[in-house]
Amino acid sequence: MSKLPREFFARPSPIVAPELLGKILVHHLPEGVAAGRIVEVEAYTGQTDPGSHAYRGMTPRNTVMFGPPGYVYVYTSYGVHACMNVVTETPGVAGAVLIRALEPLQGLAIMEERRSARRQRDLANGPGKLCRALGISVSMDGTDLEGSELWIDDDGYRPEDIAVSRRIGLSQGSELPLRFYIPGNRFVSRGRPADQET
DNA sequence: GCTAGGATGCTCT
DNA sequence: GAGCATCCTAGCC
Repeated sequence: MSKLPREFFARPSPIVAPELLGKILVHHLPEGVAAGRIVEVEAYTGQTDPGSHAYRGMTPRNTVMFGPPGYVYVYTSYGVHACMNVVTETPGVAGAVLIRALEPLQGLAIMEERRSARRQRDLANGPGKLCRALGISVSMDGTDLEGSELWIDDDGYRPEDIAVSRRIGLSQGSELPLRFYIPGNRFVSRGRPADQET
């Protein structure tokens, strides 16, 4: 197990995103450790990306996206759900990778309690669900992945294959092939619209 | 097993 | 005041 260093994230989102597949998101909680393997992500490239929160420039909400890499950008979606991103690129250049789904590995009892989900498959197969399962809230917006209770580990696992598709749930920029996932993995979210393969 | 549609409240215009 | 980087339930096959 080795924690991903800041340099890993200091690159464009479309490069970082597929390399995050197979890595492990770990959160130390008061009641124990919760962790899961990343099986689905989406890249957001900032001010040139109409689907990105940073497209129209810096606002109080998206400030973290313009900061240094290796930090966490958490926002509230549909007023209810928290969604977690990892900040990429360099300071001054906005970029982030949205974590969309995890395969639960550790702390299953913790996740089940937080989610009150009946099936393991439903614990973290969506961006709002995984934040709920791992206890990630908007109060953690701006947290450093180095030097906090939240980080991403590399245990040497490499996906056999990586699939690319359009991003899910966007009204703008949805035509871009910036969603990456591990094909065949049971914990990948289905997504709403008929999901075009590449 | 699948799909459709409503809930919900924050963010920026 | 409009627009969401979503989730859950009900209802149907």
